[in-house]
Amino acid sequence: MEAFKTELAGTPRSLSKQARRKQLIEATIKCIADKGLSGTTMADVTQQAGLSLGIVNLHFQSKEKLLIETMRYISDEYTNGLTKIFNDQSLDTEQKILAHINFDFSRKITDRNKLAVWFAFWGETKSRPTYLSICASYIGEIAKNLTELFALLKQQGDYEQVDPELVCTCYTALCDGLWLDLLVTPKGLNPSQAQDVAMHYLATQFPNHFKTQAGR
Amino acid sequence: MEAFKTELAGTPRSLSKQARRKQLIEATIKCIADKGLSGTTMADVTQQAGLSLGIVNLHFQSKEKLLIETMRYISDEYTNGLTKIFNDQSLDTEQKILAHINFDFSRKITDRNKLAVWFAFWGETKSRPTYLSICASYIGEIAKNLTELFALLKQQGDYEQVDPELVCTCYTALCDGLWLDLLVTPKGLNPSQAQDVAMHYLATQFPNHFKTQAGR
DNA sequence: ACAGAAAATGAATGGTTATTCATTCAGTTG
DNA sequence: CAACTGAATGAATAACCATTCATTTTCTGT
Repeated sequence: MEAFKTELAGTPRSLSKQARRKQLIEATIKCIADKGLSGTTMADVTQQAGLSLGIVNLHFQSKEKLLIETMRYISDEYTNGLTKIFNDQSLDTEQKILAHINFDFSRKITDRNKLAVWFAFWGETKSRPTYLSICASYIGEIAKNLTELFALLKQQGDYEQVDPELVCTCYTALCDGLWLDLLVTPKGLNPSQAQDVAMHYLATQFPNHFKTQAGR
Repeated sequence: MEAFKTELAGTPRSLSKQARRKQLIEATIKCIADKGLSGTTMADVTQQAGLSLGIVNLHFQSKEKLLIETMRYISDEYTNGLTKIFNDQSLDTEQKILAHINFDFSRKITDRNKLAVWFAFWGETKSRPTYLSICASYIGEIAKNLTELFALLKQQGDYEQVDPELVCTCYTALCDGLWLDLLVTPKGLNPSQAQDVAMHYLATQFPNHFKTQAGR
């Protein structure tokens, strides 16, 4: 930590400030998962972080802003991961789709604490324009990239009947629905099985590229 | 209303009481959609219903119980509709599946106010065992029925390669994910298009029974 | 029409929680 | 080391909100 300071010109303590914000956001995620969005208080968050009560307003001005930053943190983590995949020159079309499905059902992303946060915010989307606009900003971008990948695979694989846009909508909705399964029925599917289900759908569209897992 | 009273033995005002409870629950749905679960207060609900502040505690004892009854109301409406379809002797297997998909994307069910409530509660599932148990009670039952329908269609249609359980999981997750789409990106899909997407998946599994809509 | 019962009201209460800010603490600089 | 700067603390404050209950209104049976 000390070592980095000199690397940042001008703002000597800015890194530490970022780290503190991250610490508070991660405490917020834990609290939302444990107590729900409506049950999460400033006292809960600061206690979870092992810090004092006033610290949130010092770093985020208000609870509302902390929550917005928490949602942004989660959706940034997700979109940054996907962007890296979409832009990776070393991967071909098929590999990118495989990387997507691996990422979507990876431990880091399907952590139930984070899933709880996703759904908590989605549930409030209709009443909070700010949440909605955060969603809107990533949804369109991801859909564009996925649709393009499916269109490329259609060409390469000679899949006449495939409608890339439809497949993107269906696949995306399926992945979201599987996330819900992981959150609500943890005793049911595990992430790896959920991934198999998503793969099963891809196999229906691109049978020469993807195969349904034999063992289920 | 008056006419029904004599039909109910013993409890002269029970119908009126039921009606008031329903009125309050529907006001709660509107409030959750408008202000979010965390932003909904007793004052909001009673004002929305056009009644006085104390009325909720008179009929539901507490806010917590009102919320639980609201979730039960929504999930009962859903499961009762599906049960009627599953038990309808006049429908064959294919017709039951068609009836399911029609119901799942009907106006009554995809009302954005109600979708907002579904997701609001799902988002709190991890922290509230009561919500989770309400979910668990309907999820298993529906899955059982759907899986059976898919198994029947597999037999009847000679679909060797179909795994009914897998198809049920996939189809259910897809429908949930499409609901999310309808809630979060209302400018994107409309319910009828969402239904077409779900139908597209069924067509991949049972091509002799279901066809993807030509027009998209 | 009247008495009694049930339903509804909303001002008052008490508990909870976000926010403030005077004070303390830790790190940096000359 | 002393003066300075900004981060952190947490007691105090103020706003909010669920719940209570004495009172009023509405309905029912006679």
